[in-house]
Amino acid sequence: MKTLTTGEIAKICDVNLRTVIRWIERGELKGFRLPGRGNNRVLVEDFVNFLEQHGMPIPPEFAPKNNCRVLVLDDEPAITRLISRILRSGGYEVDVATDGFQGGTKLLQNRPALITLDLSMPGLDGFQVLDFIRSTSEIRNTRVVVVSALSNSDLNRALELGADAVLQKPFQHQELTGVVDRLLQGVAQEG
Amino acid sequence: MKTLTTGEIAKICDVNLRTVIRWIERGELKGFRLPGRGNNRVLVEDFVNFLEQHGMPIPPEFAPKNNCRVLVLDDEPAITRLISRILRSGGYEVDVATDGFQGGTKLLQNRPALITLDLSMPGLDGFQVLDFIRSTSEIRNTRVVVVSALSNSDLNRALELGADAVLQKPFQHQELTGVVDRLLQGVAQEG
DNA sequence: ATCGACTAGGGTAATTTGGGGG
DNA sequence: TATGTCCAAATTACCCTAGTCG
Repeated sequence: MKTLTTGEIAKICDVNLRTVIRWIERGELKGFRLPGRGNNRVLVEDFVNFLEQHGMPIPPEFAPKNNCRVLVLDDEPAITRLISRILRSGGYEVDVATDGFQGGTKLLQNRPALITLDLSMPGLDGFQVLDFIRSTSEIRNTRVVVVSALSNSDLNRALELGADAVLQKPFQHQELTGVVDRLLQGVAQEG
Repeated sequence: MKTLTTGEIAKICDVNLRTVIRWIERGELKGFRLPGRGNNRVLVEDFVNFLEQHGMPIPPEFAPKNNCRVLVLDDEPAITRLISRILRSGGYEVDVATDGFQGGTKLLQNRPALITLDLSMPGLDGFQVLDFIRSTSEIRNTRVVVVSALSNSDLNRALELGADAVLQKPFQHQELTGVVDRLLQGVAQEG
């Protein structure tokens, strides 16, 4: 439960102490107050979310640790085997989920850096999954690669909802590795 | 009657030891003193109340175990509506998941005290869900009520996998409330 | 150009929090 | 390890000025 004081945040962001207090007062930065006169404290996690949401630079000591875990969410074993093999040989740690429940729980528990998402799984709306990822702060930064046989209009809708890349089936091995390498290098550079 | 020392609280809240002692001295945090040097002790319950009253973050290990939240996992809107209505009128806080992804994420994020589980959802094996719940420490104590139209042998298999109760469809309102009331009273006593 | 609304930053007094030595 | 006392540092509320934007 590491916390930051307003003064520490002021130094990190190079702004006045009063400004930090006002961020908290306005609810832009989530914080809480100690008893007594009500000194503000901010959880490191909330502070990092705040920086990310406002596109502010994140000091290295708060940068999220990079990982090379990839979650493959697809109900077809042939596809998951194929994708797993390709990505494993690319040096990634691959986990597989073959239904929505596994997908949801592994996403929250393992926090992969990237997920390959099949849009049309039985009993599951891939667009909703995408929307959930983008609207849930803990996993918002998960890179999403949509892998689907659907039409271009559906793939474009996925992009609008926040997918980082789309791959129409069937795809070449190099297309997959190219996309994933690019997205996870991106994370590393930003981190 | 688990208690905490000032030092433990200081670490949890990420504040100085002296600060905790002052909170107790000022009566903001309820505590009591041991004979001898007069060391302070705080009941976990009082500490959690204190955190709640001041809007301070509560570490998961202190999160109140007792809650009246119920998650309804079923893909048929008619069923979820029916169950929701019955349980809401019974005083429970009801959340609904209509696919496995929602089910998995809401289970981990909201930590309901009880889940009603449909065994046969499209693209989802209810037995696997049950098994996951019982083999995942954070949610192992979630009460599981299987609601299904499957055969008795399947319902028995669910009981073997750790379901707390099964309800064969169609069921009477009283059967549902009776089962849920019984299971959640049990939670309250253990809490 | 002036006004009004808003935001960032500065100064002060009062209080809280943090840290060291017993 | 925790407490009591003392002191320094940090934080807050309040009031203020300056700058920006339409």
